[in-house]
Amino acid sequence: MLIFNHNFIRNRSCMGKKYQEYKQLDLTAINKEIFKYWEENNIFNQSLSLSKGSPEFIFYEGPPSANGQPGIHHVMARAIKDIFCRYKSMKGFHVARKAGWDTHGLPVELGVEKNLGITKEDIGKKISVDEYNEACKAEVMKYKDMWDNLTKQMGYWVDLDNPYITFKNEYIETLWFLIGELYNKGLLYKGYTIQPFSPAAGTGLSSHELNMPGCYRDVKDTTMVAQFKIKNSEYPNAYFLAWTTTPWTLPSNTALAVGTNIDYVWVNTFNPYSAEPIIVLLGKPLLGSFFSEEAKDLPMEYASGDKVLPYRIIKECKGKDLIGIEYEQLLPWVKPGDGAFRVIGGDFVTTDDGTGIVHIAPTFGADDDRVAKQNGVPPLALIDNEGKRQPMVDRTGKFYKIEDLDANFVKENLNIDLYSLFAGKFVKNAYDANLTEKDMSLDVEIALSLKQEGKAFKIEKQTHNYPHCWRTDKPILYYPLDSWFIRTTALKDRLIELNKTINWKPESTGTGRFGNWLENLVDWNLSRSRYWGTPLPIWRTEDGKEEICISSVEMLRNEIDKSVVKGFMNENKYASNDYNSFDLHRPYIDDVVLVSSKGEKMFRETDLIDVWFDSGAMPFAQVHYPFSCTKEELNKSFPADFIAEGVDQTRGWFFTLHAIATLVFDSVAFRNVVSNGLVLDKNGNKMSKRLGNAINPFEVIEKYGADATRWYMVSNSQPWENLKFDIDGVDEVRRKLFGTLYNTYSFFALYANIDSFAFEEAEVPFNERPEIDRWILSELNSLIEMVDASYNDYEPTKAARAIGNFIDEYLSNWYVRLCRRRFWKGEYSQDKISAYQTLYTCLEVLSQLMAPIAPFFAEKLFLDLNNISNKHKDTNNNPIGSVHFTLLPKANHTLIDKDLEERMQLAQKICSMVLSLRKRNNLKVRQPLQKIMIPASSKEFINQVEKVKELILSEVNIKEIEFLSAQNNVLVKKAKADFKSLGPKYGQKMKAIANALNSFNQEEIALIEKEGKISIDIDDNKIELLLSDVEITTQDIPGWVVMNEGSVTIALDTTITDTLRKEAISRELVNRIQNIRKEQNFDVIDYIIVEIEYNPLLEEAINEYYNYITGETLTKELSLVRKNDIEVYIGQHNTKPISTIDVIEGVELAINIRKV
RNA sequence: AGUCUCGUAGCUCAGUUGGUUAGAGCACUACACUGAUAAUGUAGGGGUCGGCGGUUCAAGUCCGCCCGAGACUACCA
Repeated sequence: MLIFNHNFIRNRSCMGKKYQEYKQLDLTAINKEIFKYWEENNIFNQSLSLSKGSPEFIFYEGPPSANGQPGIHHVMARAIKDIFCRYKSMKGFHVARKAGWDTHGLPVELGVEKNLGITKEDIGKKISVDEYNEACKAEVMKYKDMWDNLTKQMGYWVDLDNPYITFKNEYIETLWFLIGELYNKGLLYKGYTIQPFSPAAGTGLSSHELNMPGCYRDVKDTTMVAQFKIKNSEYPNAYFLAWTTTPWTLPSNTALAVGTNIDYVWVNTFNPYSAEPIIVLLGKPLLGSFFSEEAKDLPMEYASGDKVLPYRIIKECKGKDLIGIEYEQLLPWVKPGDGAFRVIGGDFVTTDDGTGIVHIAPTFGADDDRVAKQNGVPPLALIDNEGKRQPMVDRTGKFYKIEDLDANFVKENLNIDLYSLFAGKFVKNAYDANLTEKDMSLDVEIALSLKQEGKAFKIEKQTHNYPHCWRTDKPILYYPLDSWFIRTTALKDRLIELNKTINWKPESTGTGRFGNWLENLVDWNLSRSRYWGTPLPIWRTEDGKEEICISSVEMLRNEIDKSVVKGFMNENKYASNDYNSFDLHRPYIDDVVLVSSKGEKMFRETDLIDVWFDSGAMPFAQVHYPFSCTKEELNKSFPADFIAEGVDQTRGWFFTLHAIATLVFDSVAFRNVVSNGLVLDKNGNKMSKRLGNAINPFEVIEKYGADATRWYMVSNSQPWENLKFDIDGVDEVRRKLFGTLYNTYSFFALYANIDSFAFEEAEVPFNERPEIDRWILSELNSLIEMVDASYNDYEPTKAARAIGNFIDEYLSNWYVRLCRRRFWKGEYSQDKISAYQTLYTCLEVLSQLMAPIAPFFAEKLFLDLNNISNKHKDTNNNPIGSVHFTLLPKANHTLIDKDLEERMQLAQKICSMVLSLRKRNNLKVRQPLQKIMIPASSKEFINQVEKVKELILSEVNIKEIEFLSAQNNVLVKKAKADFKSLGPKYGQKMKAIANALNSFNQEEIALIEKEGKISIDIDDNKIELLLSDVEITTQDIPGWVVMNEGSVTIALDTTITDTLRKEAISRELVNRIQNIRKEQNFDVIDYIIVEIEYNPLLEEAINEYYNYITGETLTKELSLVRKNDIEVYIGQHNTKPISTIDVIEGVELAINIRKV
């Protein structure tokens, strides 16, 4: 019996540390282990201190509000931020990352009110403002711990220990400084805007409050079409028709708006109520809503009460022809001043409903106000007895009483006879405690009054959608309210100019959404009538003639001192330098009364500042500029290199950052910005608690780990596109990406430990490494280049996909698959070392490339490798503590060989085609075959294939490749037009040429191949085609099994000779023995003894391939015996052999395998 | 209503300056492979590229209109 001596166990002396091996992949466990490691070793802080002194990469954290729970979309947003900060850190930058909390604003107030069971009215009554504010401070940090947990668990590195907090006095002081700067530049002013206002609640409402569910309701109101008499018309009795759903605004009308491109008609007809003959003007498309078609031919006779209104169109014109025409005031109660009562153009005018002519009351409509201001039309204003300009309706929702108005104004501008009939009446019955919905409304009264005068063309009840106050359930009014504005429009051009220097991802957000927003910029309304926020630091005398803008605590202190001296205040509560000793919030700040230069009292304007100003000011306020930080110091953290936030922040944080930086510092606030999209559920619906489709981020991270979650989010779609979050996708990432990489590492660790490979040997020179090593290293370096460029371009999705593709397609399914034997066969030779080094390098580089996206797994992989090899050392020569301390490897261009990459792709393609042919012809890969033939169109092609020939042959178990020259006349070829080269040349004749080429016979193809050109007839024209205009492919090789793919054709020799058959049997045998080894849980290095039941065919195979079989299976003794003997053996020993195998078709043979 | 984004296989997504068999993964079915094995390969089915019109020799790709989803802004007389 032959004893095969196998040299598997190496006697290498270095049996030191081992690469860690794992039973299975557990991402959550890795997550937790690395998290603990980071915490215990202060890895984040270390990474910051290690990079100290390096160039700064400036990042701003957009502050979240911790009064709501974090959702899965926050994981998305924070992953984006983290990825680029980690990346830049690995590019050698120092990346400070200060967390922040947005603490002011309405949601906080609402949360507090809900918790305490109070409403705004109760503030100052049931609860002191003081207590209320304390409750706000607590409320706003309600979920801070949860946020901190999520931040840490998902691996977002940000300094949570020293966050900026917007309610701190220092923070507010910087805001005051900025407001002061704006004030001094003349960019702050007081004006009014039309805002939703609830007379019942006596307060303005935000659009947020208006969008709360149930606020918009269908209500039935009296609507009317009023007639506005045209002045100086060629027709005596001509009127504009304008529709309104709020007749109570008609006394405040000061203009009519038309659409410049809308067609209008002048119509001869009658007033339906008075039967007076009139001419009316309205939009042509709306003619049908007032007149029936047949009425245009009826005699021009009409009596009040008749059903059909006869009419004649007398002329048509465009809206722009009407602009400037004056009309008589409809209800001449109040004189508005010059410029009123004429037609203006309005871009919002439609012909969807109404008359195509819009009644404009600038005091009660936002559009109205805007268009009136643009056209110099005055609003209809009253002067109250305090001398202030007011709309006709007071804050309780009623027309002003005459006694509440300025006496002079009444005398000069008010028609007392007309107005007194309506003075003091509420514009909606809901506001008047004495009225019900059944009572006649003011709308009806006005409509009837106009009807009497013959100025109503149509009065009817109509149902329409109208907003209601969510607190009182009563209708809201649009109402002019005092506001402070920042004159952003003054620097509009500069804002646009600076925006062009910002790199937006995606670009369209910057040019489109944000760019358009800037083009249509309006002044920034800063005022909010609330309690919990940054107070507006402006004090005014009661007459508004003197004012002061406080821009620092010190300035406040000094002004209070003056006031104390004057006796307006008893003490200075802001006297101390200790910022913890006072509070700049309401109500304390409201107690401050200052003294004007003329010695009068000045009171604070009660408004708060828009919370967006808080967050937009964070570049300055987070460093308490200029009080704790000089301009030079500020410049180290301003402007930001990078910010990222949801696309919904375009007009929020992105704008306010940009606006404040531009207005105050004439600078951008950020150079690069990624605006990420929404996270939707897997069906594309918005996630909400209400729908119950919200995904709990903690559960996802607990189950799949942060890495898989992050990787899924980043690789699935571009950050700025909406993500349809499907939990199965996370699992797929776990299996496909991390599972594959884990397998690859496990494979490496298994054999590296056996061989004690610790990367101690010098690197095998690149040109001494085999083709396959040079190939994967070439691909690896291409990958480095690609990934680096993608990260640098803020394209994390491209980076993630490229890495994933490399791991799966190149490393696992080609490199490792083809190289397996090199790791477990043979001596510890240069080839083997080369294999180890190559695979090690791939794994290590991958850990670095993926570190920004999958920080935990990458850390684990890196440490597992580096702790053995110590390739990356710290200053004490110990293994470096983290992959996040390393610099991203640079692509080595000398290692990139595009020819090599190309021919390996060719090899993969050929293998895939051969396997496909085998499959189709039912030929197992274990059955060796003699030959494949490949038609070769060029020398280059042959050269390329020759270099990867061995790989192909062993992979598909074939003995040889034969190239067929193009001239070979066995080949059946096919010609096809090259559209790209022929198209531009022949244009319209393309189709005919393509058809002609398709029907080329073998002779014609041979001719063009030989001559390099051919003439054909197309539509009686001779056309000369060049070989380069034609694609020629091999279609068939008669007598062979053939496959085509693109330009490559493969033919397979399917003959199975006796020798091939025997070899197949030996391979089958090896396969069975290996399976049994595994089933019996033998170690990979155990030697065995094999006994198999005798069979003549098997004997032949074994005789011929004895060395091969025993070598592959670590068999010391292989013998064929009588079946009996095996059974006898089994009886004697208590081992558990596998009883039968079927290496030859239809024959089952007994077998016994045991360890030596 | 305006601005912007998106619409490609059952699902998630690629698709170069327009160039002729529209790709990949998942899922499904069948078969294979098995010292990486809860992995992998091969094959198959599955597409009016949202719709209509236009430009062009040629459109998933460019233009216009429409439909659908979403975001933001504004809000309708």
